[in-house]
Parts: sequence; structure tokens; C-alpha cells
Amino acid sequence: MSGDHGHGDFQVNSGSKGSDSHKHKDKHKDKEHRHKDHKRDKEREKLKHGNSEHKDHSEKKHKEKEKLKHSNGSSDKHREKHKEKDKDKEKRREEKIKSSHVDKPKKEKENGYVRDTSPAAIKSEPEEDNGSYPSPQHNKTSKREHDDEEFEYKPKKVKTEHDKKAKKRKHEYEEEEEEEDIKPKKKTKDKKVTEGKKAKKEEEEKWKWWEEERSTDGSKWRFLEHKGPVFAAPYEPMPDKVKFYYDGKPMKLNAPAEEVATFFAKMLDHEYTTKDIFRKNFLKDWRKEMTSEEKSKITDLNKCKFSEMSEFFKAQSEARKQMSKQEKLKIKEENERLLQEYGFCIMDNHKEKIGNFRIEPPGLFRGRGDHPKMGRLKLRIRPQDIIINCSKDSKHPKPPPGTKWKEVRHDNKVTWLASWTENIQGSIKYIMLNPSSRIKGEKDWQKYETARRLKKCVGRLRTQYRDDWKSKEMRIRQRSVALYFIDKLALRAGNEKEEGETADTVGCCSLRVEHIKLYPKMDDQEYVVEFDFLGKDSIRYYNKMPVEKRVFKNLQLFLENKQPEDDLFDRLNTSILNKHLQELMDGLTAKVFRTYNASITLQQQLKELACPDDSLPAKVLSYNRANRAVAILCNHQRAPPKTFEKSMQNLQTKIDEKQNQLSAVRKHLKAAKSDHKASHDDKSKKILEMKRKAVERIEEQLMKLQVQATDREENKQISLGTSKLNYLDPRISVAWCKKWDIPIEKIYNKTQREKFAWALDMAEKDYEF
DNA sequence: GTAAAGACTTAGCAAACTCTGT
DNA sequence: ACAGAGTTTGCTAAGTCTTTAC
Repeated sequence: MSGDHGHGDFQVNSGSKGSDSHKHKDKHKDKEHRHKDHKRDKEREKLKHGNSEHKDHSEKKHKEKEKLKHSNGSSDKHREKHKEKDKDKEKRREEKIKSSHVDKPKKEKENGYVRDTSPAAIKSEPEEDNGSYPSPQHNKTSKREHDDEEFEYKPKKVKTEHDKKAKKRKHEYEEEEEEEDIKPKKKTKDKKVTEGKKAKKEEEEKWKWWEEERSTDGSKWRFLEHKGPVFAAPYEPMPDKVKFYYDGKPMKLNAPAEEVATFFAKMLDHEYTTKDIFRKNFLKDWRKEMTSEEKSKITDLNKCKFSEMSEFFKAQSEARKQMSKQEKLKIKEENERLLQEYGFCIMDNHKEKIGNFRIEPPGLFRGRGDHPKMGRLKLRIRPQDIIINCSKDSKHPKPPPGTKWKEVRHDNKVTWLASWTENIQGSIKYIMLNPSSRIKGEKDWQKYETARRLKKCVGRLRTQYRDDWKSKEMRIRQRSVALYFIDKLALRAGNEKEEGETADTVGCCSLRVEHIKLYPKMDDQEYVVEFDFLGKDSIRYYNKMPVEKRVFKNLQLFLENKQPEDDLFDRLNTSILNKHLQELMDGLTAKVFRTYNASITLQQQLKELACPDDSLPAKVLSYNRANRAVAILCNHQRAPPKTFEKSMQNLQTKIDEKQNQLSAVRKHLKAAKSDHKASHDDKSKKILEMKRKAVERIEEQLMKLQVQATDREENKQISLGTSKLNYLDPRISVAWCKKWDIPIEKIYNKTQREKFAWALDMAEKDYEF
């Protein structure tokens, strides 16, 4: 533990949800929002002005400090510039959003990425590797050669063609899978003969992309074909009997306004429809959808009554639950059909699952935490908003009848199949592949490899940043202290965010003075830093950590002459930090530390908690505990399930019952024993054995329940899923399962097994992260 | 060099589904 | 068959980091 920090000593922080209780610059922000709500479109200026007043104050301080500490400071200037630019930025964004929703004559669009060498060229010489892919310098494995020889782009052929080579490759795979070797060929043949297509399909499912070479030229695919996205169902007007009331009087709304009204009605039960910002944003955007007549009438949201609509939807969903089996089945089948048609694409030679093939339906935006844009209308996305990405030589997806895509491009430097610009933040949304796909899996694998490389040099880096705490230069001290936090506490990098555009959350580099408190002495510890801030998704991070004296002194220095709302690390941002990291190790960025520390913690914890004699449930509990240690490190929280208390009680009742049962059975056992002693006959012996077994069985059941209770209690506010899915090298878990003979299903469910197929296949029991 | 845009990963919540005990 | 609990999946917001534009 001491000075050097092996990560057995990660800091447990007892954070809690903070969105509402955590008042965070509330006054300041509230004012801002109200201000803005009045005049979003035109009057950004004023808002910005308001901000700059507030900033000026702190900027003066910055300058003072700058004089104090040596510096080359340009950061203040940046801020000024930043502010200026904000206005333009706003305007541009709005223009962009608008334009993306207006049918405008298509720009001649030639994106520079599309290279002639791409699919088309390859297509013309499918037998040969023509140099553009895979890149010439890499050696091919024999497997890859097969692949290339049977190069085939058209999906139909992929499916129907049964050439020799395909068979041959299949055999190879089978042989690898089954070591005993004699059978496979026959088995495969049989399968093929009897099941034809199915066997082919299975092969597809089992495709081991991780045994193939990876592209090195930056292209993400050679061939891509898909059917385009599925659009949200069109709006169905309310039946006439369902009325909307304004000011007590029924009022028939035109479809566009009515639709938006239903969005609000559907949310009526949510607390946030009572929030000021939400209501203001909503009304404003709603009015945009109204006819001028409606607009002149409806001016006050408080006079609107949506309750009939709301009831209607409740009844509707109730009715859906009550549907007959058949009806439900029909819906299920329809969904399945849609999935089959639109849920897959062909990428290179393989059919791959798409992650999100449905376009997000229109509705009201609800950001997380205290979001300034909550309640705004998320517009319906139409075909003319969509950019399609696919191979030139693929069958292009057809837009719905009577519509056009915004653009069809052929960019194999990116992985997405379709994209559109969303109207709330003006950001781009994508349709991409499922985590089980090659393209995602490769990246994931690579991520863990980078983290493993960090493992090899983390000692060196730690020595260096500790050294840097003593630097003469402020920027270096800040950088090194920030890095220490990132490493030790697994904080996120903390990019700058535009004020007023999103909830006020921070990460390491964007921490402000108000987010930490220094305690030279606290209880029996020295140099304690208390962190209290809202991180990603407005999840509160609360933690107290004793730090080394040098870090403490540095923090004191950083805090000098600053206001609460000033940046703690005023000489640092993520780009500076990452540039530095990049120099220390190829591919190193701030988030690699999170991956590394999460994975290494799991591995260590698993070792530590290992107890060979434990039963299976006890082992699984140990795993969950190790997983939990990571979740706590990464601050992955969840709202305690609504039914938590009750379900805990139920479990306790079960345990009590089981305990009673146990003592009863024990009594029986005792009786059986004395019976047997007395009579010594076969019958009593049999009974004795039976009772003995019963006791054992019930003991085991009890133990299981107790373990379950412990596990659940400890998990109340912790969410294990996020770390399991994103931070823990799956090979660690797979290896652990193999080592202790735990069925992998105890650790990973089906989806997770699909995502981690590569790890399942390649990790042996001795795998070391 | 810097800001903005773009691409992609990470995140928690809630609806949908499944399982279990009655 | 059913309710209720538990688990999985879908959804999409919110981050990080890279690339592009100026």
C-alpha cells in the first residue's frame, strides 16, 4: 500500500446518486437556464454575456496566479477566444440542424475517402489480393489465403455456393475444435449432406475472425451490404373520443401538434414533467409544431390537460398485456421478420448482426441529471435525413417509396451503415454493428492488448509522475497530479464541455475547486482529499482518500487564489494529457488506465479470494465480489431496484423457513439414529441414510440462499454489468472459469458469450492479463 | 495550433422477457 | 395459468478520442 501503489489498495468510495439531492451550482445554473429559455434562437449573446461576467471574475484570479507562478499561460486567452467563438458555434449548429431537416438540393458530394482501390477494384479481381487489402506487408496465414481465394462479395453466393475450398476450410476448423480428430470429417460431411444450408449457417456463426489477419491499411471492410434502417412507425392520430383540453375546454389539435402533445401525455407520471425547464422547453418546441391558430390559443402549459390522452395510453398498454397468446405470437413473428430482414448486414464474407437497426422514434428529450435541454422535442427522422454507407458494388438499400436518402456514400474507413444528425445537440447518430461482430470484437480485443502493454510499463510511468510532482513547472505538476488521480482513482479524463448545452458534470481534467476539499488531518489520517462531484450521467462521485504529502501540497498550490468555480487544473486539459501519455507509450490515453486498473484488479481479487474447497455457489460469489471491487473502483452505480427491500425480505423469509426446515430434519435424523441403534434392522438403516441425505441437501440449500442474500445485499447500489462488459478483459474470467471448472454460463449470459466469443475461444486456464 | 466535427465506447434505465413458486 | 421476481435486452445519452477544417 504505502507509497507505491500496487492496486490492491484501490479506494473504495461510497458514492451515491446525486442528481437531485446534490445541489450543484444550482443557483447559478438555474438563472442561466431561465435566461436562455426565453430567447434560445436569437439571443445567445446575452447568455454568453452573462457567463462572461461571471467568468471575468475568475479570470482575473487566473491572471494573478499566473504572475505568481511562472508560466507561459495562454489558457486565459483561450477562454476568451472560446467565449467569442461560442456564439458562432451556436449559430452554425443551429444552421446545421435546420439544414439537415430541410430538403435541400443535394450538394455534389464526393467525399475524399472513397478510393478507387476499394471494393470495386477488388471486386474486379477477386482471386487476387490486389494490394489494397489486406496490405501487402502482412504475411498471410494459410487460413487467410483460403479466405482470399474464395473471395466472394455477393451475399447470395456466400450462402449458396458450396465450393471445395469452403468445405476444406470448414474441415480445418472442425479439426481444430475437436482434437480427437478421426470423426470430424465424417461428421462434417454428414451435417452438410443432411442439413445443407444450416450447416453453412452454423459455420457463419462460428466464424473465428480472431484467427485471421487484420487489415492494416485503415480500411474497415471491403464489402458492405445492408437494407437500411427501419423507421419509426408513423403517427396514428388519437381517436376522437380522446380529448385534449385547453383552459377547461376540449380542443381538437392538428396531427403535428397532437403528436407532440401525446409525447407529453405519455410522460405525465414522470416527475420531470413538473420541472420548470422541462415545461418551458417543451412548450417552446411544441408551439413550433402548431398551426398559427393553435399557437395563438395555447400559450400556457398549465392550462393544458393531457389526462385523457394519458389514460388512453395506459389503457392501451394494459390491453396489450391482456392480448391473447395468438396475437402476441403474431407480433413476435412480425418483429422476427423485421429482424431477419433489417437486423443483419453482409460485411465482407459474413453475415453480421446490426446493433441498432431501428431509427430512434420522435419524442421528448430527457437528458440525465440536470439537463438544460430536457423537454425539448426530438424530431422524427425521415429518409432524407439519413446518410447511407455501403459498398459501391452492393445492392444499395432502398428508401421507402416516394422518399430519398440524404446521401449514399461508400466510405470503408468507417464502420457505420447509416447516420443522421440529431436535433437536440446537433451530434451525429450512427447505425453500427452488434458487439458480437468482427469489427467490434477486434477493437475490443485490441483495447485489452493496449491495457496489457500498459501493465508492462506502468511502474515506469508511476515513477515518472511521482517525480513530476516536484517539477518546477506548474503545468507538469498539474499533469502529474491529475494522472495520479486517474491512475489511483480510475477517474475519467474529463473533456471540456460547452456550458449550458449539457448537464454540469466533470472528469479529472475538468475538476473545479469546488469539487475537492483538503483536510490536513482527518480522524487518524493525514492529508485527506475529499472528492464530491457529478461525473458521467450525473452520477455522484464521493470519495475520501489520503494522499501523499507532496500531492497534498500541490493541491494546495493549485487552489491558491481561486474561486470555487475555477478549474482545479487550469494548465491542463485532456488533449495535453493524452499527448503526454502518447509519448510515454504508443496508444496510451487516459482511459486505458481505467481498463488496466479494472482488469488487473479483477485478476488480483480473483487470486486473493480463491479458495479451492469452496462450493460452486461460493466460487461464483467470490467472482461477483471481485467484479464488485472493480465496479466500486469505477464508480458504477445504479438506483437501488424499486423492489429491493421487499425482495430482500422475501429472501430472508426463505432463509428462515429453510433454517426451520433444517432443524426439523436434523431432529428426524437424530430420531432415526436412535431408532437404528435400537433395532439395527435394514429398514431403519435405510431411513437413517435417507435422513442423512435430507440434512445434507437442506444444508446446501440454506447455504445457497445465504450466499445469494449476501451477494444481493452487497450489490444494492452497485452495477456489475458495465465493468463486466467494458472494462474487464474477458480472458481473465474465462481462464478463471476453466481453472475452477465453473461453467461459463454462471459468469456470462448468452449475449455476453456472443460478445466475448473470441475470449471464450482463445483463453486457457493459465491466461495472465 | 485550435476548434469543430466525426467516430466510436461507455453508461444507466426501463421495457420485455423468462423463470419460479403457487 | 398466473403473478411476481429476477434477468436480459433495447434504447439512447453521454462520454472519450481522433480526424478534419481553418
